[in-house]
Amino acid sequence: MPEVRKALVRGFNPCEACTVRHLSVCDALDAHELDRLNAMVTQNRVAPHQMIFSEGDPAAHLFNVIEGTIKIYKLLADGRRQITGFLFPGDFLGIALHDRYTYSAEAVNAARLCRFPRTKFESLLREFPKLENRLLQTASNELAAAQDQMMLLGRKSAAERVASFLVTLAARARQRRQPNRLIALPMSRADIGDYLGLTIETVSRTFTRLRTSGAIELPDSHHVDIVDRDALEDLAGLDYDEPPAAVRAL
Amino acid sequence: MPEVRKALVRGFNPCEACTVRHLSVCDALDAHELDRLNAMVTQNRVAPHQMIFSEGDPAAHLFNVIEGTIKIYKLLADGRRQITGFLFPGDFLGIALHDRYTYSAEAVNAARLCRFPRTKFESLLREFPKLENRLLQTASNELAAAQDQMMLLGRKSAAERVASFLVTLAARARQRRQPNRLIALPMSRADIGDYLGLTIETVSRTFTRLRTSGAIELPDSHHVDIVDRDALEDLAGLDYDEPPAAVRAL
DNA sequence: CGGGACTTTGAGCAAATTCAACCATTGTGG
DNA sequence: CCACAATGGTTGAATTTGCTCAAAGTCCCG
Repeated sequence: MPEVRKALVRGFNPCEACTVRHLSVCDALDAHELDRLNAMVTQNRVAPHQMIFSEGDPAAHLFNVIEGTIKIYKLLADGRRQITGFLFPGDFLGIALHDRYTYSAEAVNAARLCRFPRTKFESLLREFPKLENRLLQTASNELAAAQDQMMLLGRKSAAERVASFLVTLAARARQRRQPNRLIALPMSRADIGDYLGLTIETVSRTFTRLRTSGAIELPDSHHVDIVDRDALEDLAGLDYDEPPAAVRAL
Repeated sequence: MPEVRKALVRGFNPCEACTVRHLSVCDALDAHELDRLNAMVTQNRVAPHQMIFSEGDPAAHLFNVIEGTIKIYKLLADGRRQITGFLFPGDFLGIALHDRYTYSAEAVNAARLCRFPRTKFESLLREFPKLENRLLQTASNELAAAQDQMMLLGRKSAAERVASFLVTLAARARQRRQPNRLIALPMSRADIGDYLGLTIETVSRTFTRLRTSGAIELPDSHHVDIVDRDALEDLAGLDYDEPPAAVRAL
């Protein structure tokens, strides 16, 4: 039983060497607790466009993104699609603790994932309240992000949506101490459209308009250079809660 | 110290008599644990349109809805509003565990709330993992609902949005074993519009069209009689995950 | 170098919004 | 108790934003 040995013999724990642990829920655990997590994890490589799971599948596993980009989405019967989120390294996939997945997950580009059996992970949650607390924290953040996205989808114009998208990606990059002027867009225009509630064509036109206005450069279709961050943030329609700089309306 | 006495002398606990406990997070606690909760709660009445808290306020309290309807929403600088949810008896308000509220909460009609100081509640969470687990469960459900709403806002037509709204309200009523044909709409057309990402006028026109088509009756502007539930559910654009009856496309 | 997928651009169209007027209900003060 | 103002809701006409349909351009990979 190699799994048992892994749990007993300390010092052989890939989780400890994990490059994105500081970004992930695993960070809530100490070295010994990580052993327990490590005993149930399998690493997983997925190719671009490969499905990770589909809406309606039995929710057998939870995941942590190690590398690459994942999209999660829901479909209507006639094929209309809403992407509800993009996941990046460190992000947790499958918080929804239901018996079946309520959305589909697919790799945008080549990605690596840690995979946890759901039942085992849930028993670990019961055992380590600080892990559960961390997960609640994560869920709480996602809920706030979901509300921002509802505002975007329900009330913002196409230009505001695209600007918000870019500003959010840039903020995420900054958070990870990555360059935040030249932003990578691993996803297609169709993906961006389905995330922002727009068509491919409108996304494309809006990018062009932002370029023409001087707010961004488009070195190629999968990179955006944010030339004028202030202009972009203005356009993004500052939410009441996060005033970007000094100014705050009202 | 009456608070201490309340915690020690059993039998004087309003939480135990709470009529909506079975619907709320409090249900995770047993009688003795309820005493602890009861020691930190204050009941609260709010008048129609009264603010409970505003986006950006220090998040001093968490709430449980006992009676009435609450709306939570976000604003843009120019006044555009997105209502991200309506809360009914038993619903928990303030899951977002941040230092400041990231949205505003306002009473739709006369309502009663239980109010918990946030820091005390959080220490109770640490003490009672099953309460924390229940909260995680709740957050998980809200996340799933938020994703449904993103689909609605990003990809559904006006008719589909209104139909979805009514179907969801009816499902909620059924869940609470209330009549699910005659649905009460305590909120205004403006509220419905800001929830569905539509204007007042479009909401009104869509109601009229649904009435003309025979799917609903409108005894008055705050009640909907669901005459043809199947038609409404068809229109709602069945999500992939919850097939309403037998049929499931593809 | 060629083919397919993705992206951009253009023209016309449709759904929902905006602007405006009217109607209904309610509550208030004369 | 009634008149009337105020609020909220409905309906209509014109406008606008983003969508659909169509075609051309670009990039990547074999």
